[in-house]
Amino acid sequence: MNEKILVIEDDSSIHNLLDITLTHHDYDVLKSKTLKEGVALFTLHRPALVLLDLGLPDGDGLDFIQMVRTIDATPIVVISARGQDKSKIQALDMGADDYLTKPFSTGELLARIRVSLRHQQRMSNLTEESILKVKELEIDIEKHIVKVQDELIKLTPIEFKLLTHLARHAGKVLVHRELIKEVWGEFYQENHSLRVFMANLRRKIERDPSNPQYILTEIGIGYKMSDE
Amino acid sequence: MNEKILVIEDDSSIHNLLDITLTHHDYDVLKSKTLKEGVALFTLHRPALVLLDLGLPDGDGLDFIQMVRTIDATPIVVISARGQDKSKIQALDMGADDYLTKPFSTGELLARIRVSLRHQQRMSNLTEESILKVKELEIDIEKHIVKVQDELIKLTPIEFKLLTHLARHAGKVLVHRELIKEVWGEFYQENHSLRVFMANLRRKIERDPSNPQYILTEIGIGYKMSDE
DNA sequence: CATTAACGTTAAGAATGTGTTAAGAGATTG
DNA sequence: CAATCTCTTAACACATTCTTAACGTTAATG
Repeated sequence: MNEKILVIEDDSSIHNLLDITLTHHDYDVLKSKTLKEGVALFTLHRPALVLLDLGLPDGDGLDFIQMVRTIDATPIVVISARGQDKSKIQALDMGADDYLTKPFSTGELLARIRVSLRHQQRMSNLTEESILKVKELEIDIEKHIVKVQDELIKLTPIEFKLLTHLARHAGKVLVHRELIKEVWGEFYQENHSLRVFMANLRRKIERDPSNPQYILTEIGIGYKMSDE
Repeated sequence: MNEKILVIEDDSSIHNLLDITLTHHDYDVLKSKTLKEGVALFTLHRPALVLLDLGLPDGDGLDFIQMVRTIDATPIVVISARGQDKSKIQALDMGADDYLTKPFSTGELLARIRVSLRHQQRMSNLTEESILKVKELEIDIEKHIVKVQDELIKLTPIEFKLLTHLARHAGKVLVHRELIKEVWGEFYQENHSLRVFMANLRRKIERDPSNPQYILTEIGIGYKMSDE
């Protein structure tokens, strides 16, 4: 079966051009002229890639990007008449994988689609576990539940995010910057809060917070979740 | 430690612009004005990302892309004066991750760098464990663990950095300047600390520190990690 | 084999990083 | 709108790490 590409674009001429070009290159094309329908098609078909026009009448394309990114890393290639830096940067930082300005050449578009699909393919080995376990610690990501020795622990949103990120990479050291980026976004700055959150997390999940079994400190580097 | 970006670009004005911009955004910049030097820097430092100008005097940038792709998936962002589709498509299909045409805005460049690094970061979850081994010495970089004869050794950040750098280039002599640059950055000066760190490292990992098996001195030159 | 230069070792103080607490701002909820 | 929860920030104690300087040791040179 060919790879599915979802095209969200309201301009009929471009819409048709994309449809013909992509079909001709052996992709299965899903077509939508509105964001709303696009969301429906996305959740229903889970395409391999999305071509997204930002200038749609019925909503902001950035919201679509954000929505997809809460689900997974499906490649999103933005096509837009807006050529300003600000628009590009915004879309890319929000999770878009590429940004093409109209008018664009179909050859380049196809090449950039291949790049994105190449990335995606390398990723596809990685399946996300819904329940993480480390020793007596259990994290159910979907249900948003954390247990230690079968006892429910109440965590704040940031605490949960940090703990999940640590547990997902158990054994590996996560440097301060990465943890901060995970919580506060790309544009981190020296942030003293991290220490406080780790202290609070330890108080909640460790038997003896001053002698942690789960959250280990790597001085000068970051933190890591215990392994064994 | 900041992420290293290798810049291969012969046009001085752009070269400097990139250097200043990237440094200002907390990347460690490795600079080269030739392909040949670029290859050397790449294999030595293994940067997180490469910014590559295609129009270099001493060779074809596409060869560089091909060379890197035989090794791994390090993101390559091409910068070029050539704006033709053909050139773009060729570079992208050969393994480049993005392609910017001069003149470009630094804001967009930075955003696209972030996209590429984001991809890379997601990838690093599934790459095999990166464990360096020299005789009885084992270094797990991700887990930040060092063992000698299966015994855990506690290292400080700088010690770990130095040992890793040595082990990564086992058998090769690393000159003082190189080692100092690795730890203290570009603007080194005569630094007596290096000797102290080597002594401390030896005390921790060598059976007989005065008769080292791992960290060997090359008088007047530098140090090297044993080979066999 | 004396001289010089480079390297190894040690230890103490400076500098930096971490854990912890608490107060107050800000957001959320009933 | 009050009560509660969450986050940020600052302050401080404590621990670790880094730098520096001094001196001993080893290697190169003529």
